[in-house]
Amino acid sequence: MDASADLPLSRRAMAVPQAAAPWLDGLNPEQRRAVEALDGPVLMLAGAGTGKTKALTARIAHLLTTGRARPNEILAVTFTNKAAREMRTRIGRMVGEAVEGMPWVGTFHAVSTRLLRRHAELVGLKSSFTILDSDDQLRLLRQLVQAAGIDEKRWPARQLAGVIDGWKNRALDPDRIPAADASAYDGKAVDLYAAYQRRLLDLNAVDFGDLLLHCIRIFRENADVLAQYHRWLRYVLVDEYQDTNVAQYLWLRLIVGPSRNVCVVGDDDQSIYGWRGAEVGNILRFEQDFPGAVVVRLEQNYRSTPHILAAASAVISGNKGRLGKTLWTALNEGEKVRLIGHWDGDEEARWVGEEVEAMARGTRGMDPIRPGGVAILVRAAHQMRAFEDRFLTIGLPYRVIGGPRFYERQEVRDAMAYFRLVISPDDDLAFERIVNTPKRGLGDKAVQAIQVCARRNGVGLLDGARIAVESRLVGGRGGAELKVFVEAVERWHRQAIEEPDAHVGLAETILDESGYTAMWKAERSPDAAGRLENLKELVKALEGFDSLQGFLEHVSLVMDNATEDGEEKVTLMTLHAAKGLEFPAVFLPGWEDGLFPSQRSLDEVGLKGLEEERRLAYVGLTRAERVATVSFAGNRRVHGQWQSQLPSRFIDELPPAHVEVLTPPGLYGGGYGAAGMAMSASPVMQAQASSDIMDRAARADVYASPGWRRLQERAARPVREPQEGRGLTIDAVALSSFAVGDRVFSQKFGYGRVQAIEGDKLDVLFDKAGAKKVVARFVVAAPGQGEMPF
DNA sequence: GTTAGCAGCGTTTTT
DNA sequence: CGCTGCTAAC
Repeated sequence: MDASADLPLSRRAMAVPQAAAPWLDGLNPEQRRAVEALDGPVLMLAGAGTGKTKALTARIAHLLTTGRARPNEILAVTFTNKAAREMRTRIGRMVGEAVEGMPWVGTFHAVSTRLLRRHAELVGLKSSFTILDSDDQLRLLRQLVQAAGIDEKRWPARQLAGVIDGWKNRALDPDRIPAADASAYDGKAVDLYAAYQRRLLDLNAVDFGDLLLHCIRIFRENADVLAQYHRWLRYVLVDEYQDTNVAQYLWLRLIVGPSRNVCVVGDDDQSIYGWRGAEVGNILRFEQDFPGAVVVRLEQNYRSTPHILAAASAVISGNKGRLGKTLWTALNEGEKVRLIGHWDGDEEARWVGEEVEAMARGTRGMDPIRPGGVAILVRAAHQMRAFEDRFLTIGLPYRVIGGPRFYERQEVRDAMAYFRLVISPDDDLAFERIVNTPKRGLGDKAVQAIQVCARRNGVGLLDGARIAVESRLVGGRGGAELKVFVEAVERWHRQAIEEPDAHVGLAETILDESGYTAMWKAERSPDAAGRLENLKELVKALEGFDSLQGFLEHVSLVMDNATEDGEEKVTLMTLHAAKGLEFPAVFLPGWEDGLFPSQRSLDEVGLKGLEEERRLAYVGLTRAERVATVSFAGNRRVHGQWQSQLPSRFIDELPPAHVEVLTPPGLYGGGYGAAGMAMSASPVMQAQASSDIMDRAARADVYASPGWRRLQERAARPVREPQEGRGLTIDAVALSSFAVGDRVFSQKFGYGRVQAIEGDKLDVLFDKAGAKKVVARFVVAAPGQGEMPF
């Protein structure tokens, strides 16, 4: 990559339109302050829907247009590709083509990649390093775990991946792991982490976390490099600052130069990524980190009606330790937040489907809302299935955001592995993925032989394979096919070098000659056709790039589906994916304790988890412009088992004055709590009920049942903080003291409650696995909520 | 070495 | 319930 392409060598004037100041039009006084405070640190606390992105982009336009900075002197980082794209588009709208010259607008990871490509050799990498996604990462870790002779059943590699990611989020190198963490993964995590890092270096590869960590190291160890960027990147902006983790924070502290021209934007109430290491503390601490910072609060909400805003504010006020904002709006009253309970998840989906259609017609005196203006926001991805099923049956067009992503599909990843291997023949991970795809008669033994061969000769697997064939270490049918494969890859590789422009044709050749397309054609499973479609689409996507290499680079970071069509579709996505978006109508299904707030979150991080869940509720509600509809079901199928559900405690936090209960009033009286209570019933009753209406006798049964009493107790119990450790790691301290009734977690059986104690053995009733006797040291205290009812 | 059939498992959220 | 990973037979 050529430095002169995007960094200034001389200070010539930039071609930026010199209009009066249209980018300042329509800003309110606070926004304007945030835009015009150009020098020194700025903290923009922007509540939901207060025009944060508008202010941020206006600020960039202001910097450019006043000549304070040129396009390539502004560093603007976001978290998601979506946000980065959005920012680019909006800057483009204000300053036109100048946005093309802004290389430093992107996600933390994308910007880091750019930096790292340039200075790779400073951390022992080649600038052509590959970026592993979580899938690759897991495969690699699995190999290491196996090599270490660890029983993967008891210690899943996935867990190790989680531990390592956690450390990377906190910017901890293998030699810096605090003693308290040393017991993780049976005490072997630290060594495996070190081994993993060595292996990555060998492979000339990095994972997502490394992108940041390597940059941090480069900055720390190379003052000259850092100084250079301080000179170049004159203004720094960070979006969604409340989501930064420790590594990102350090990265930022380093890259912001002595001029301290840094503007961070965020909302502590929308911090929903604690589980992946985000530290709300970063935003709470900003004024201490950058003394003298200008603090701007954006509190006027332009998005939602007063009822929606009031409901959201009431819910979020249950959290402690907020910076505190008072959102207000000049909009007219509008609809109250609507609340409805359903018998089960299927009925909830059915009702939502009908409601979407009704809204399109214009129901209850409301102006019509087209399906394209409707979003269904769920807590967990698996909730989406019920809606998809329903929408398919009634023929309601929908789209899923953040579902299984295009570039994560097996066939696409396989094809990509072929391309990777052709471009970089020493990409061992790619080689391993596809040597035997399609089947070439090469099993574990053959692959092992190749590996031995490669290691002995100090070469990559592809070369190792050639040697193995020549020396007949791999013979028979597999050997013959391997020979063909190796020769083909080498041929394609030459072709890629000789005719770099013919990359689209080459891609087709690779997929055809390797037999990969044929493999799917021969398969007659229902989704084979779709996979072939995807392959075609992949090849088509290639046309947008001028080389295979460029394409691979793009794909490794931008892993989302950008296919947008103009059709009117209902949007289905998780609450996490919805942050930053807005819709005229929003449905919030599944507000049931255990699902939302998620039981796991409560078990693992206690009150902190509950507060994060509450912020999620706040994010959900504040996505709505005109109508927000909260719903819950009394019964839900979890792992194929029917479970009774208690309405979410967040429902009780909705202020009655701003809520309209839609459930037929004959069903129950009183507040929402009662609403949900009547809906919660045993699976037996579920079979009895033929309609929405339950008779009194049935309800009496519900209230009398032991399950119901347990539910009430559970709801009444306060959330406790988890004890030692994070509840997931086996922690010596937590071993000793169990009491009957304690909530515990076991690697093997999940969560449960202690029934009896005999010496070092516990009788535990597990939520899912049932009653088991377990040795105390295999179990760890996991205080939190009670068991599932009934 | 491959494939089919079975058991057991697990589901939060993502760059 | 749907998936993955393992085992037993081809």
